[in-house]
Amino acid sequence: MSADQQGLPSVWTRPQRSRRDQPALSRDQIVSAALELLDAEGIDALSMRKLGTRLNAGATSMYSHVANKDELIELVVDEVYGEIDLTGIDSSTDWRTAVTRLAHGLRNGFLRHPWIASALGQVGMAALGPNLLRLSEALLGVFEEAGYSLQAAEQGMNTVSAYVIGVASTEAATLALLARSGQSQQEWVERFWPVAEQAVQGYPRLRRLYAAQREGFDVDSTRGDSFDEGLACILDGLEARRRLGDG
Amino acid sequence: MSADQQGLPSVWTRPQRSRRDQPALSRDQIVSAALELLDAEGIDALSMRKLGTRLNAGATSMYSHVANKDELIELVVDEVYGEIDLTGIDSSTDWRTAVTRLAHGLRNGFLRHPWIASALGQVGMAALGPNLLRLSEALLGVFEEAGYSLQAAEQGMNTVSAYVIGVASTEAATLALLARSGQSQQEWVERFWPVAEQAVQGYPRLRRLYAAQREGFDVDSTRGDSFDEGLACILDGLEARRRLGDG
DNA sequence: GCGGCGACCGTACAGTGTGCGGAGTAGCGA
DNA sequence: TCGCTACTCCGCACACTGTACGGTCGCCGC
Repeated sequence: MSADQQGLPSVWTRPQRSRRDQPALSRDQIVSAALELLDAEGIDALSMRKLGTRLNAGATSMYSHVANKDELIELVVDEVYGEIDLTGIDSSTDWRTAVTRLAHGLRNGFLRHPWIASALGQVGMAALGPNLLRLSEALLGVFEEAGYSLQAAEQGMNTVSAYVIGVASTEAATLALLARSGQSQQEWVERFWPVAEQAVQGYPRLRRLYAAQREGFDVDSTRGDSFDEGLACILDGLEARRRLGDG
Repeated sequence: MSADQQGLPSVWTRPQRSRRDQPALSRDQIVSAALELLDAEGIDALSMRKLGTRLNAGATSMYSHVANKDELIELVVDEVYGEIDLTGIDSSTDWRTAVTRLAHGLRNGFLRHPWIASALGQVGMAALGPNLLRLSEALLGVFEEAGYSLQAAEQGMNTVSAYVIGVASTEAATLALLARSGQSQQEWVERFWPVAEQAVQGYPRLRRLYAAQREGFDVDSTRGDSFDEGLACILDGLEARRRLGDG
């Protein structure tokens, strides 16, 4: 008596479908599926099992294409750097507008993918992803063509990118927190503000600051202005230094 | 026949020790134990169970003092902010040296506790910890007493802290990566550099940069100089803006 | 044809955060 | 002095994690 007559899976009843009727897994597919999952549900929801089912694959099937979960995250982070538009950044554009445009690109990338704030800490900036390299090269180029020495260009790049990463990862972390809480921005602000006002008692300057911010309340625009203001301030400092180097 | 005669735990054989022979758990104890654990073994090693055993407590005993693991991390992060020395920051000190000193304090705190790079993303800056508030108030104060308006002071605080957080969390992430790998800094550099050199082919400016850095190699001092240079650049920009506001 | 290689997957293991209910104790009002 | 309540602490359980391991199977070079 054969096994399939007992309803058990056997060589005969088994589907026998080829490995080829599903398109084979590829690194790019894995990375972009992970990116979708991260955007949709945040970093806590990224598990190898969930990623597997999303790809019609087993839980451990990704490990032939990717060494670790950490390595996967590195790849996805670099993918975000890859989204930044570098076209139209050449020697004809004024260096300040070029740097500003790159800075905005980086910041917008972070805001589009707020989970990146959590990912950055796990990965380190030492990741030599091709897209990050491309971005660095472009930024260096902008400074050099504006007349900065290579060392000064590096200094400028480091300063600007540190600033942008500081601002953007902070904003992204807040955004991610908000998304995790499941509340709308409106609800969150309404719940957050009284707490903040309470906490700020006993710190006179912070209290004045909060009081001043209650009126004249336009989150997005003022945030953007503040970012540009800080960036402009850095660029001013850099420009003064270049003139110093020239003289 | 009673249970203890069968070797089972019972009322009679049970140790019966009072809850008081171990000093009771407290929030501060938990936080400082977590800090020790994080410093010793990094963020991946921080689990509630390990923390419990370190405190001679059960796995879930901390939950009466702390809501979440996330909340615990918020508390520990604020503890790090609390380590920053604010003494000697008053109206008599020049604002630039005051800001610089605070910036160094923050950066050193991050470098002392490299796991913080991972923790920051999970927490968001919206954490209204008392120590962060104290630090913000102090920084605001420095700017205000230097003659900045409240809005300008906020702008200055945001710009400087974004820069410092960007630099320091990047450095800290690298440090944490290094610690996790278990290698010495020397080993790591030796293993990392050829890879970087390889990766940098095809990016002429980056290649020149790496070539230039191979000679004149003094990691710590140049890093510190670069940090101060960027900071000074920001302060220059801010100062120019203040003059503008005055005129 | 066939041997090896590499992609894919099922299973398993050690570990995670934390909800729940029970136990024991301190403090407090009567 | 006696309850009663509130609170701290803990053992257990549950769902879920990353990933090591070994097996199976299609494909490619010999």
